[in-house]
Amino acid sequence: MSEVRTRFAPSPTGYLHVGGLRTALFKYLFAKNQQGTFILRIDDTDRERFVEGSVEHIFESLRWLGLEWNEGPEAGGDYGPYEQSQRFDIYHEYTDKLAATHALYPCWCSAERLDQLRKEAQAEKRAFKYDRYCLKHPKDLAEPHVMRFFIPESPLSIGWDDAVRGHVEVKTTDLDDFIAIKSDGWPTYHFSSVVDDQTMKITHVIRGDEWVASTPKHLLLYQAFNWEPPVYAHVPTILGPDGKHKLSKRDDAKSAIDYKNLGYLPEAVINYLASLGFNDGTEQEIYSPEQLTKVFSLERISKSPAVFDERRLDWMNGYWIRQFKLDELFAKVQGFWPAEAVAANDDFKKQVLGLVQERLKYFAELPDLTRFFFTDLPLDMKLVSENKQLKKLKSEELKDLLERSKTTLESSDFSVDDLSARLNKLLEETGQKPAVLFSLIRIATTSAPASPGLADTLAVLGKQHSLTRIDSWLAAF
RNA sequence: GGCCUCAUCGUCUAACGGCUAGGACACCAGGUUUUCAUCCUGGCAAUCGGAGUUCGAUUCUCCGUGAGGUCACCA
Repeated sequence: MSEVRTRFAPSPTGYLHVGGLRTALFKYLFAKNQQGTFILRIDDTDRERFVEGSVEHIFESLRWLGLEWNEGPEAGGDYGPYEQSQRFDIYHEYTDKLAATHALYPCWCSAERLDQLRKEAQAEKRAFKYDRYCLKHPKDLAEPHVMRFFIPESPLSIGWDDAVRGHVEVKTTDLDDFIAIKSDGWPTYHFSSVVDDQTMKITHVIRGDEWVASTPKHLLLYQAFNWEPPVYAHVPTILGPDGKHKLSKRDDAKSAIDYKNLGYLPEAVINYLASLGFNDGTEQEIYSPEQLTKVFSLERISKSPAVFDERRLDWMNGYWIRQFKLDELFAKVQGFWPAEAVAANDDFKKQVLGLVQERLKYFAELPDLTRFFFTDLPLDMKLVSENKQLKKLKSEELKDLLERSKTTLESSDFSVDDLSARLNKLLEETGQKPAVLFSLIRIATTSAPASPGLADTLAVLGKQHSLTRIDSWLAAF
């Protein structure tokens, strides 16, 4: 039996968007499900597109989500180096092998000539295929040249059993003599990934949909080397809100780090990402990362693309937030409190957090939800004049009600029980509906458009703050 | 355009060829002593179209339509 080995091989050309992240997640889940090895490799042969800091960004993203790699940069392993930029000699060893069998041949064609051929192909409404001019007209090897892969006449067609899409087959005559080695001596993706996957003993190549068209080329490469190809699994794309195009920056596709900074939980992000294109056939919606690794299988990845719906992510994140014990949650929200809370002590903040836990979709909402606990908000008469219950009452009536509320509260010890009891009594005495009386007191003590339950809020706010705020409103009427 | 692929509620998805096409998000209504939220109850809402195979098709076949991917010295 051979151990399952999957790899995530991003190129450091920018940030890691959610599509790439989900592909990484699937590779991770599959490896873990099979007690296999999850490998990180950095595909950095394209020096021109290299973006400073993106390697660190990749590390941070994977680690935040808990997708620790067993082999790769900073983790080590027996099949390194794990950066393609460090593997030049390895590629050349294999280039020489293939060149010796004429599976690779040099090509000196200029960009201009190739452009011309492409234009012709387009005009004749067919796919571009290199015409093998240099095969018949070789030049000096000292001249700058690329190495092309010679697509053989046989087999006539080549196919594979894709773990998610089933059997896929294409005619080799539709294939182009692709460039395997660039003129700068570095391999293209097709060549380097095949060599790396083979030498790193990758058993399952799980990757995005955009690679199915080049899989036949990779298969031919394996054949030329006389190597056994891995199992392929092509994962569908994640679409933007329009449901038509790949999720992109324009749809404010966020990176993992963006979600981290907004206060999303890695558990929820993983749960959501996995639900995009995978389910285990049951009606369960919530899965911990551990549960996911138990139930995951490539066969149950869906074939069709999924639209990224942030509202569902928000629901899931809120769900996960509600599952935590207060102390655990408190530790997680460090750094998200409003600026006004700097002086507040932990006990007080914990009480506040307890009141808003079930209202939080992500931690970045914390300041707006809790600011009034830490500072006096400006009086906004609109809160009263636009309240559908209170706007019916005259200013004097409101003032009178608030006076009586103040008197009631002054005699309370401000425990939740005592507050509830006194507030209920006041309801009877005034003959007011809770919708009127409680709204008034709530607005007068918080100056916020929304807040947690009245007695709870008052208890946490404390007697002194509550009463002075009522005084301010009294003066304003 | 060539090649490859895909197609169930607005969205994520379930359904050995066989129940009234199920669940979740969102939305709407009601309930839990105010608001927001949670929670509970109910509601709205889908098999792209056409043939064929079959006693029976969301499921299998073909055609059409729509959509996506790819056709780089980028991955």
